[in-house]
Amino acid sequence: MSLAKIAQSLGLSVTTVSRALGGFDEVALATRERVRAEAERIGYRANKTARRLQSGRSEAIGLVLPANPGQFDDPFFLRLMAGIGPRLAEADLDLIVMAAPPGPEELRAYQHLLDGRRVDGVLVARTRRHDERIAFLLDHNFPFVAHGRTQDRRPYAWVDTDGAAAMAAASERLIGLGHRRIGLLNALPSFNYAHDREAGWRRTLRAAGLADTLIAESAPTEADGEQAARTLLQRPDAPTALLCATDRLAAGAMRAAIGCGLVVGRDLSVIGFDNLPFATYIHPRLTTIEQPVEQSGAMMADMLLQILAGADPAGLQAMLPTRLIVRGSDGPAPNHQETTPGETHEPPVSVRP
Amino acid sequence: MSLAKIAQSLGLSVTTVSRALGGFDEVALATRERVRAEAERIGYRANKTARRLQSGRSEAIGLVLPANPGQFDDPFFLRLMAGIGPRLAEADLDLIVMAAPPGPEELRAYQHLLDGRRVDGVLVARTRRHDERIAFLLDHNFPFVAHGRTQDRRPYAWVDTDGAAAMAAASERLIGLGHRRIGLLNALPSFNYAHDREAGWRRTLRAAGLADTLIAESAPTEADGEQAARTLLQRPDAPTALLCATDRLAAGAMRAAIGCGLVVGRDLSVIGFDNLPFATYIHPRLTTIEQPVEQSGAMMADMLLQILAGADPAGLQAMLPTRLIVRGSDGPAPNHQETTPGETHEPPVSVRP
DNA sequence: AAACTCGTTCAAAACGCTTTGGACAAGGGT
DNA sequence: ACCCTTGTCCAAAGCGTTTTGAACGAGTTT
Repeated sequence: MSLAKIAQSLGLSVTTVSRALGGFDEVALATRERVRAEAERIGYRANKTARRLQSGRSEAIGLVLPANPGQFDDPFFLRLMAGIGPRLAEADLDLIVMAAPPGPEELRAYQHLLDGRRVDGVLVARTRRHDERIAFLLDHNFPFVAHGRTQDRRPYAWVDTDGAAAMAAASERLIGLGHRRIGLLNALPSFNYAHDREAGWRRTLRAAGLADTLIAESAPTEADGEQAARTLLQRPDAPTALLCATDRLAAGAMRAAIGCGLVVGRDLSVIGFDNLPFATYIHPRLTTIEQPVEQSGAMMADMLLQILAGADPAGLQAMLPTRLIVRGSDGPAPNHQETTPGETHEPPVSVRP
Repeated sequence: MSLAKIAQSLGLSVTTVSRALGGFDEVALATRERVRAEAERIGYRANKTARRLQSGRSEAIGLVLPANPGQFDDPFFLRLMAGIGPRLAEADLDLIVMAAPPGPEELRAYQHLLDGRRVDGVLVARTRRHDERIAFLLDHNFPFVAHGRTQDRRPYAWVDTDGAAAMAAASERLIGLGHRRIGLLNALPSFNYAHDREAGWRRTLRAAGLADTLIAESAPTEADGEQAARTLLQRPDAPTALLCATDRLAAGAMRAAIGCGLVVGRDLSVIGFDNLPFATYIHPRLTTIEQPVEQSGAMMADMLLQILAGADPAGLQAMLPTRLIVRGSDGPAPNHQETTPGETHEPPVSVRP
C-alpha cells in the first residue's frame, strides 16, 4: 500500500522511493529529500512483514521463560528482559517471549521458535549442567547466547556471573569473622549456578584447611530450604555460618535458625545470593551477593547481535563480577573474641530496636 | 522454498499443496493424504512471515513492561505472562514484549508496535486513572485488552480484580476483630488499583460509622511505605490496624511498627495485598489478599482473541474475585475482650517461638 | 562522429504464501 | 445429443518490500 503510494503521488517508481528512503546516494539528493518529505507527510512506516519476507530474516529473537507454576516470584527474568529490551529495540529487533515449564514442553517451545523461522536467534537463561536446550541449539547450528555455562564441550556464546568467586569472597569474609564451621545450603546441583557456587565455597574452605562437608541441597524455595537447613543445624558439628546459594534458601535458613532457637546474625551467620528485594524486608536484613542481571541481559543481546552480524560465538564469553552487600544477617563467630575492625552491623536480632 | 518443493516432488501445483495442507475438501482426499505425508517427510513448516504478509495480519500481540529500574521485583508481570503465553501459543500467536519506563517513552513503545503492523493487538497492564495508553489505543481504534479500568468513558475490554470488594472484606474482618481505628496505607492514587482499593476501605468504614481519615499515600516501595506508615502511627489517633494496598507497603508498615515499639499482630494489625512470595518469609507471616494473576492473563488473552475474531470490546469485561489469606500479622484489637472464635493465629511476634 | 562513462531512474523478479477465477473431464439430467 | 453440475486441479495475481539488471540522456573521451 505504502511505498507504492509515495511513488505514485511523487511520480516516481517504487524502486527509487525504496532506495531513497534507504539513503542510497545512487538517487539524486534532491529526489531523496523530496521522498523523505512526502514519507514524513503521510507518516509512512515500512511494513515490517514485507521486509522480513524479502530479507529472509525474521528480525526477532526469542526467549523462553521457564514458567514453573509457583516459580514466578523470580524477578530474575524480568530484570533480564529489562536489560535485553533496549538493546534489541535499538537494533529494531522484536523480542518474542514464550512460557513453558522445563522439560519436553520447553524443548518444544524452542522447536516452535525455529520452525517457520519465527526468530533469528534465541536467548537461553538459567542453564543446567546438562542442558538439552543448549545441545539442541548447537545441533541445529542456530544462533544463541546463554546466561550461564554448561558441561557441553562445544564452544558457544555465554554471559555468566562469577558465582564461584562470589562464594569464595563470602567464605573468606566468614573465615575472617572467625567462623570455622561454614555450611553451604545449595540449590539442586543440576543447575549450573549451584555447581559453580559450590565450587567457590569448597575451594576456599579447603584452602583454609576447613571441612567442606557441611552441605545440604534442596529446591530453591523457602520451605525446602528451611527443611534442608534444619538437617544441617541439627548435626553435632552444626555450622556457625551458612552460605546460601539463593536468597530464598537464605530465608528458609533464617526460619530454620529461629526454629532451632538461634539468633540470626549472632548465633548463626547467614549470607544469601541474589539480593532480591525482600532481602531488606526481613529482620535482620539479609547480607547477600548481588549480581548484575540487567547488565547480563544487555550483554547477551549485544552478543547475539554480533553473532547475527557474523561473529564467531566461540569468541564470545563474558564473566561478570558480583558484589557482596553486608547487612545484618552475618557477624563474628560465636565465642570469637577478635572481630574484624571497621565492619558495621545491625545489632543482633530478633528483638526490636 | 517450501510449498513449491513439495509441489514439485509430487508433481502438483503450489495451489493444490497449499489447499491440501489447509485441509480444504476441494482437493481429493487421496491427494490430501499424499501431500500431508510428503510434508511430514521433509518436515515442512509454513513460513510464518509469508503467511503474515499475505494475510495482512502479523499474528502477534504486544505487551509493554513498565521497566522502572528498581521496580523489577514485581512478579506481577511474570505471572501475567505465564497466563497469557499458553493461550496465545494455542492460537499460534506470538507474544512480543517490550520494556519501557512509564512516560513518553512508554507511549512511543506502543507507537512502535502499531507502526508497521508489528502486532494485531496489545495487552495493557497496571492501568492508571488517566491512562494515556488507553486513550491512545482507543483513538487509533486498535484492538486491546487492559488489566484494570480507567476513567475513560469509552467502553473497552478489560479484566480487573475486585480490589474494592477485597478491601471491604478485609475491613470487615478487622472491624469484627474489634478494631475501630483502621488506617489505609495506599499506593499513589493515580494508579487505578489504588483508587479502587481505597474505595472499598472507605465504603466499609463509613457503613460501620468509623472514621475514614487515617490514610496515607506513598510510592509502593518498602522505604516509602515505612515513612508514610510512621506518620500514621505517630498521630494521636494512631490506627490499631493498617490495611495496605500492597505487600511491599505492608512490609514498610511492619518495619515502621517495629520502629514505634509496636508488636505486629498484637499492637498493630497489618494486612497486605498481592500475596507476594516474601509474605511468608517475614515474621510474622503476612495476612494478605491474593489475586488471580495468571487467570487474569489467560482471560485477557482470550478476550483479545475474541476481539481479533470480530467481537465487540464493549461487551468484554470481567471482574475477578480475590481471596483473603489469614496468617499472623493481624489479630484482635488491643484491649478488646471478645475475640472472634475459630480463627487461629500465629503467636504475637518479634520474639522467636 | 562514434564510443564510453556517469548519474539517475525504472521495470521486473523475488521472497513464500493464500486466494481468485477459471480449466478440464466425468457423470447426470433433459 | 446437449447443457449443467460436480469434483479436482491449476495459473496467475497479490501482499509490500528489496535487489538485480538495464535504460536513458548528458557529458566526456577517443
